[in-house]
Amino acid sequence: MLDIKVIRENVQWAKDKLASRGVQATEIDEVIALDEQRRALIVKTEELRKKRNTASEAIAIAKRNKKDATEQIAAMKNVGTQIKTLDSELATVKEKVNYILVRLPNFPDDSAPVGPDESFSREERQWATPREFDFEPLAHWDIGEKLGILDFERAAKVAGSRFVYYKGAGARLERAVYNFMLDQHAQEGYEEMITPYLVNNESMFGTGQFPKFTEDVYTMTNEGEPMTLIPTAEVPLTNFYRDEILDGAQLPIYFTALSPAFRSEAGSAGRDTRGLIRMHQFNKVEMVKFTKPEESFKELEKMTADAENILKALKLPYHVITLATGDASFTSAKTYDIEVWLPAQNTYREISSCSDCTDFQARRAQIRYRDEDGHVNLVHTLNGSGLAVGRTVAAILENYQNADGSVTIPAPLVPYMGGMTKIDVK
RNA sequence: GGAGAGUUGGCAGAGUGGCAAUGCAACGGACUCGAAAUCCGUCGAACCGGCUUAUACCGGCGCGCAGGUUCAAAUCCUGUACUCUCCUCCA
Repeated sequence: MLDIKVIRENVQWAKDKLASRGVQATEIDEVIALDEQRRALIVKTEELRKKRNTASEAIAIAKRNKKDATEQIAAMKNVGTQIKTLDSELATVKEKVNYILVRLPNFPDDSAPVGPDESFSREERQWATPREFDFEPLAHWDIGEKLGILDFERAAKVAGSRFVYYKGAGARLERAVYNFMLDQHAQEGYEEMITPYLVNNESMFGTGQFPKFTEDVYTMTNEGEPMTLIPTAEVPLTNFYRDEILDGAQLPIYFTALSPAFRSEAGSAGRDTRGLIRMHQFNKVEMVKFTKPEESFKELEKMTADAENILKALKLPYHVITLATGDASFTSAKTYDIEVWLPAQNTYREISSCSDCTDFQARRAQIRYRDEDGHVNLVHTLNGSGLAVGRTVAAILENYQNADGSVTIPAPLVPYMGGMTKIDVK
């Protein structure tokens, strides 16, 4: 959520910033007009409340002195109702302000390329050259099925499309990959967490998925209480400190967690229908940081590097791009996407997305810290995948495939595979 | 699932309708070479608004949350969340 004061005091700036994210200027005018109404009503009610407080005190004194206060009480009789009327008006206006405010995206950072879609994104760097194959590389779903380690058909029978069974060495590989990632991040100072996989609406609001993106997730009911299957561990990790004031000396705080991520993929029918790329349920190792405002962009660079280190260790070619203003997520001020090379698709595909959400989520979730002077400020929150596990497995299968159909296990994963160096055709 | 108790400041803790006690901690000062102890003083988070160069000043709000009753609610009424104890069940 944006700070209405910032919008109010920098109207044109706010309009320009948000225009690059597809927000109409009229929406800003509207929210400012409503905010003015809101403040005018606050002044009115507060004047009445002050009047009531003064009168109440006089009545209390009169009663204490056993004097008659009937007249004063009668005089105050309708003040209470006036306050109530104004209060309900105020509540309505507040709701209107909020309706717009909670649906406005974060201000993009100046360093993000301006543009409406991914064609405006900027490549920052490339790492490693894609391998030259002396045979036609197979897609990971074909490799997985030939090796008997991925079963999409039975998953479709049991659950539906966009689900998968990992079998045998495949399941072991998935587990090896996320254990390796968690161990790496633990060494980089992230505290490992296991989180709830179902969260309440307040949490979904706190990280910015709700109220705008309800159709992207699976929601169910527990005794009438709506619960959502997490679309990313960012939700439970960031909401960990919701409604809390942290000690500034503890910052920055780093968390990491493996979790399944559940996504309805509404509107993506026909895209990536095969393989592990786009699933309703997939594992992801997530990184989340809470930082002081002045440190968040520096921490974004570090977090992106932490994600890149996994790919470097696994020797998977990738490049890093900065998303264009119109392409970045709702909550993000700046996002780096890391895309891994998939030989069979002959292209880079997203495997991580690292975002600095500045104070946008912190304001929604009310996550603050007390600095050395005792002042309370909003923290900055960051999140990034480190990495999407299923897509990493897909990248390993494709980049490490051999002419005989086998797949070599990347060296750092061998200990996690119980010494296995290769997955052979059975 | 059943029964009971609780939720007030950074912490402890009083308060059954009329300005939210008190203690500890914290902060400022005195004493001291310095510190501790002692003494004096300040301090009710966070939030919102007004006036602002301002973190100054003024006001509102504020006793888990949301409603209600009342001239007036921490206090009375209704609903609700969470925590704890006991019983029951359970991986």
